[in-house]
Amino acid sequence: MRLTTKGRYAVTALLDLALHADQGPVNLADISQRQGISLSYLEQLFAKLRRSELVCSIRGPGGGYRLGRKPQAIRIAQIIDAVNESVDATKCHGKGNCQQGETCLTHHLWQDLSEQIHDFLGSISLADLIARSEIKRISEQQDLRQDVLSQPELDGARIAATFLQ
Amino acid sequence: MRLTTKGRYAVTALLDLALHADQGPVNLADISQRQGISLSYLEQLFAKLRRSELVCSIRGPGGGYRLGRKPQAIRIAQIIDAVNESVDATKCHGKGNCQQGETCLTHHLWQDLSEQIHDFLGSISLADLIARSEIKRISEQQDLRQDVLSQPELDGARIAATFLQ
DNA sequence: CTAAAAGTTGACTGAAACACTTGGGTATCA
DNA sequence: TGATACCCAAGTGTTTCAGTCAACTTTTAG
Repeated sequence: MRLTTKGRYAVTALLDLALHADQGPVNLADISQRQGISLSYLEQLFAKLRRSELVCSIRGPGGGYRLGRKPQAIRIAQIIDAVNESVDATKCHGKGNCQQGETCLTHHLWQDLSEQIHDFLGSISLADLIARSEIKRISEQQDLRQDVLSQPELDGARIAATFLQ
Repeated sequence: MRLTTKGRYAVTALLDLALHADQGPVNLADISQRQGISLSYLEQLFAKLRRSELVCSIRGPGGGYRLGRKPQAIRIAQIIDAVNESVDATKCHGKGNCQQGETCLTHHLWQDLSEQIHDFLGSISLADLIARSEIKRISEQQDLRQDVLSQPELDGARIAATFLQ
């Protein structure tokens, strides 16, 4: 079992998507900026999320991604599964042939642990996260920060354009 | 967070040690054979377990390892900690500075998950595992298998000795 | 006293995964 | 038609895992 930046990024990105769903399709560049995740890496993750039908894509200008289902129907466990981060803690993927075809001494322990984690992450939906007050607060701050940061960039572009004329 | 063969091996080896504690110090060669774990790798793991005082060592012939404390006092979480497999699921190790000094969107989620896992593994002791009927059964089978396997090896050694005379 | 059994330590290695980057596409809309 | 977005494949540096190899030291049995 492993739970690394990969799975965390996927959940964070989908949560960002869900939080900005009211403004039409959300593009990856915005998510990248708000959440501090590499754009190209996001593209790879969203390819997997799309294959699992957790998101759908709209191409062209003004395009982006939309949630594939209602936030209540997207469980954290599904997101992590989608990017190939297994929540399984056993060596044998639950088959019980861990030690040369036999069940290893600690098989049942890891099986119980896997079940524990899966139940926990399976019990939480994107909608649950959106409803949390800390998450609302953090998201609002991120939006403010993004507005501030995008301002100088526009200025910089204008200055550059003036310069090049 | 990651939970791989490393942590599983450590728990399996300590459980094997606990199950054979009545026969005096247990040497790594036996554990290696019974549990199918590379001897040299076990040595590395036990160096860490010794540093965490989960085991103590007896050197010289007839030596081996003994549990550092009572089986009831050794929690699975401690074993996994000892071999440097963190049970922490957050990026920031619980500090909340995941995103450029700010708390990331999903920090609280991972913190809750970490707590969940830690509570689970911290609630189980080696003594609890020993008491499980499946584990008793598997261990007895492993002992039988070891006796059978060690027989031909002795024969082989005798044949070789005869040959070399 | 010495040989062998056992633990101790450190360096090294191949393979895999992670977290990207680069560089090209292609669909869509203004 | 060109800008905007998604789409895709290949490559890269780093880290960790899982394990090997080799050279120790300590201790006990004989």
